[in-house]
Amino acid sequence: MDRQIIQPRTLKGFTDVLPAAGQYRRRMLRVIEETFCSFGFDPIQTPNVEYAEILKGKGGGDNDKQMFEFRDAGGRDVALRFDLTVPLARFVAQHGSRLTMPLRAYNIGYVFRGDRPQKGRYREFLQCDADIIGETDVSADAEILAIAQAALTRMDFGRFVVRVNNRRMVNGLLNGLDLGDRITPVLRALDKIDKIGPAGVTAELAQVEVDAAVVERILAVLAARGETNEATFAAVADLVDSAEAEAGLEELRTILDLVVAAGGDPDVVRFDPSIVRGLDYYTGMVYEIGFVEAPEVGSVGGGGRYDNLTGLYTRSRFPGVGGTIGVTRLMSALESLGRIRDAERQRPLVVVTRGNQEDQIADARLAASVRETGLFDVDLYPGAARHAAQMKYADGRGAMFVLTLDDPTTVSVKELRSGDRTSIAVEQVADLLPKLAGISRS
RNA sequence: GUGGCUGUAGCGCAGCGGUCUAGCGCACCGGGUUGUGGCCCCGGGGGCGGCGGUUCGAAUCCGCCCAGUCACACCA
Repeated sequence: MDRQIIQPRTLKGFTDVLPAAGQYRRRMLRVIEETFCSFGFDPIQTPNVEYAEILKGKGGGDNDKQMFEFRDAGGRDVALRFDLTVPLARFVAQHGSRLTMPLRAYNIGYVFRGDRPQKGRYREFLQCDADIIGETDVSADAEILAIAQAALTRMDFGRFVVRVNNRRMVNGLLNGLDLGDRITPVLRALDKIDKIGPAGVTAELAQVEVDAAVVERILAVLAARGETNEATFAAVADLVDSAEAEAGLEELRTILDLVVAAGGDPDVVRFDPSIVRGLDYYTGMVYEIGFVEAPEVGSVGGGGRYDNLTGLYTRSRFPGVGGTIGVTRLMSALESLGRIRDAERQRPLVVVTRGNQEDQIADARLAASVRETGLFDVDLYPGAARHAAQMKYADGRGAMFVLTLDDPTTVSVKELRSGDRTSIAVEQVADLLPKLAGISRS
């Protein structure tokens, strides 16, 4: 009788969410959605799977190699989305006439990349995008930064830094340096400054044969990062001489002023000239969110302005700006900080144990009456295990109270932390529990 | 895609050529004790990633495969 056991396992880069972590994820999503809505964004959704040609769009890029692509049963060439921005471009091009412009929409969903997984990197991860489409004015850029900061602050997980730059500034700078087709490797080197240091950047640039004088110039801009945004602006302004770069710098200054006006903290939203970002569709402002306490998991969000993205799908022009918060990344950050231990609940948990099997109806009524307060999560013990086992269960779940009916009209309330126990009439439970818990219904 | 490291119970580990009928902690199951749980006591199930090779003898050495993991490239 040796039954074949199928080994339980998940695909490389795909992962389960256990109950304790699930509570944290729920809190993140709740805060994010509330924040997005409070900025006047509406929820939208696009499918996980699209025609491959939609997602590959411009073709050839690095993204194509990372895409999960296959044929469906009807022989269509399809793929799983690798971000939420490209599908949004398709969405806007397809429904443009029915949308009120400028469109403010947020989209929460899983994206897929056939990357090699490592710390904080998965092949399936949850992103929360917010975008403003149909507006070129930089006040939209500022809204996106403000919304990101607001969401992360409200989550209250620790310190974040939103590092902002402007591609126009960078392009203006590099165009004046006669780099030709070496711009891309130069951008990459720039982006790595914090990881490999100035010497590392110099070494990389030497590999693509950039003049020493030019390297020095680039490093000077990077080194210009000051203690305050003003200091950074002043330092970069001294080094920049092209009209485009100056315009980009001015634009960025306006954006950051607006963010501060909207309640943003200039110590959190920082001008950082090393931020360039890899995705090639960005045309203006770009930013990246770092979680200060867990830098090793990488950035927990990012975004920027993309003014040409819908051009692939329509002749109408829909400039856009948007960004994402990476929930999966945040989860690994909390995990690596050892913060995800017991399920942290929004509301205290109450376990109603099954006192005696004859009274299941009374147990159910009791549970319902406590749920109605809206102040507790109530777990009615299913089944009729030994009472000791039920207590152990309640303890393991981190319950605050255990309720056990002594008889149909009397219930004993036990506070697990202190061990105190009292017997009261069932009608009084809904009033007593909030008092014991120190919470009020308001 | 490139490179390093690792694969022993559900999880975390010890064992590194014979003393291993492979052990420890946690978890799980049964029971005892107990103030309706946390502690303690007794008992129980379950494992050397796979295939070859070296050897009198392999969890232990070698090779290949598979898997995991970390780093790079890129990125949330």
